[in-house]
Amino acid sequence: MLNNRGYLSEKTIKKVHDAMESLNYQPNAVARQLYKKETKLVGLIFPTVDNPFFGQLVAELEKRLFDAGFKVLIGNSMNDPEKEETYLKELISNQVDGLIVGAQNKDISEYHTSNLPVVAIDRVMNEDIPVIASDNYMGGKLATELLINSGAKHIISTHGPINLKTPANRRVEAYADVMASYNLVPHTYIVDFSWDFEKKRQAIEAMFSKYPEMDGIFATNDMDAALVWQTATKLGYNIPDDLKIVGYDGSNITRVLLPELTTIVQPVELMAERAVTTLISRIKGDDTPLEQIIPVKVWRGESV
Amino acid sequence: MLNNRGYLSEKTIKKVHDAMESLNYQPNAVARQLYKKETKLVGLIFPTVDNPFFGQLVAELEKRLFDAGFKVLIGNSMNDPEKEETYLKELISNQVDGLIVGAQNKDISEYHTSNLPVVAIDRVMNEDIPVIASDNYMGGKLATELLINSGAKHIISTHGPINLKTPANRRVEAYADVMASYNLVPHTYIVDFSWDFEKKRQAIEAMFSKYPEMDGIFATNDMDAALVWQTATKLGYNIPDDLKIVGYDGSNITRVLLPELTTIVQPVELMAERAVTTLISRIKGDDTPLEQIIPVKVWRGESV
DNA sequence: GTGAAAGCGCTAACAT
DNA sequence: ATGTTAGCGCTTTCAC
Repeated sequence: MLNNRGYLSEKTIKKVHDAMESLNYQPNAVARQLYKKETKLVGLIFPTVDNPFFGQLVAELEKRLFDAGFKVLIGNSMNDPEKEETYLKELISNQVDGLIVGAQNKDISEYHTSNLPVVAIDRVMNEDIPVIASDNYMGGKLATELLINSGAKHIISTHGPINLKTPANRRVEAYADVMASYNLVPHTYIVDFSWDFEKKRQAIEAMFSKYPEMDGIFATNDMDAALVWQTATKLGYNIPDDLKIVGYDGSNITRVLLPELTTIVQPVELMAERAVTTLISRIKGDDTPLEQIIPVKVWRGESV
Repeated sequence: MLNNRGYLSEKTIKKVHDAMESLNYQPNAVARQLYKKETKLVGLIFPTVDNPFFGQLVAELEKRLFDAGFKVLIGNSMNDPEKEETYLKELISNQVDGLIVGAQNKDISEYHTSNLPVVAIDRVMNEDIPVIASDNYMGGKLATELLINSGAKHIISTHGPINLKTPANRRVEAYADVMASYNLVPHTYIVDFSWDFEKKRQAIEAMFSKYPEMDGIFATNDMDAALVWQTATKLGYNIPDDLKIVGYDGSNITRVLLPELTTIVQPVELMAERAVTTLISRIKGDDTPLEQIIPVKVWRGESV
């Protein structure tokens, strides 16, 4: 009818608008999408939104995408490669204009074969997919130095599965480098992100028996750090006197619920901002940097 | 070509499948949606996913919707009625098959006028929209009794804006009833969900000066309870000796990051499950109960 | 300046 | 049993 061409009497305009309201008309976005081959939809694939870090990240992404006129289709991969693949296929099938991925799974070929604009957060995908990450190496370095400078000598670093290609591995590299430079022996211990809390607790208890002389822990995320803290307290350790703990992530929720935890803060807002602008550039067809490293900060609690 | 009709030689089938793979073919869901007038999309409108309770709730909803064959379009309303309205319109325009709403805003007419299947969580919308809620009255009762039985007399109950029609108001009702039955004077204090942490902190500090004799607090959510705890500690209170605190929500994250907080646990999984099955019934056109109240549990920490 | 028609990719009904 | 066509609701192009 009228939407685009600019003539028409006011009376007609009003009439049509009234009709639109009374008939409760909403333009059918699906039909427009089909014709335009543009959905203004962005897919988000992350492990789960039930986590302080990913929850905040997704919230920040969603906010910025909304402001840029995109709606968000969400897929929680739950660390399940199959679910991730299903999501990916369905999102592609849904003709999303782009994808922001932070899931922690192994390689999935669809990311490579489809020529959909994709941005990865804290995950290496392939050569032409841009990655946004916090300065993991610096974070690992700061954390380890924090522990060493406050007197810890037997420091363990927890981390996810090593076969996963993620920039987060650089945290452990930095830890090992710093330990070596102080002539200390590095020890790493696996606490898989996908385990449930019970399994994590067991693994952490096992860590305490395996390393009885342990006096410092660099946990690769704050939830793990909290579990370590609780286990330590239960075993009679005093924090930070007997055991010093540094976490990683420093999301909003952690800083309110457990401000006592010293942790490395990932600049979530900035990462989200960069991810969105990078994705939009890609959608437009512009070139973007392939790697963007965002500086971290230290949150000083009382656990170190 | 072939997808539906069941004859064809195996060779042809293989050939087509190969072609599909080599051409990287994915059926266009948008076209199918246009024809079928069914998108297999469900919209979720919640304040924000950057919150332990809503994060977990959205994750649980998403999981169950995925299993039922639906994808999820998410909208974080951020307690902004305008944003909620925009989302609602866009989701309707996107032809979602249904909506699950837990946003905390005032009435929005579109919910009534469109005849889209809608389910509300912890929010009263209108007469024919089914509501899923935890047993807020029982939760308020349990919380208040917990505080009274451990010796508190001057108990304050924090809550959101009163003009909001939400079943959560029943927590305060129960609090008032229990207080009255013990001949204690009820006091309520507003801590708006939409305030940022800084503003909340200020409000809570003001509460401490307003009620110097306060020895018990029933906070309407765990984040607020944590802020109360911190403020109390800063002011020299000893928890639970000088001040007893009970929260509300008891989500996964809170129970890991702050297990010491005694709180009323909302059965998030069950609520999500009910919301999804109810929505699917509505989509099918079946009748559903208009109100489903799910029992709460007590998480015993050390704050009471 | 305004009306008519084609086509986005799919599915279902209709011919062959 | 297989090929053909109409149409979902929109936008754009092309006539008038």
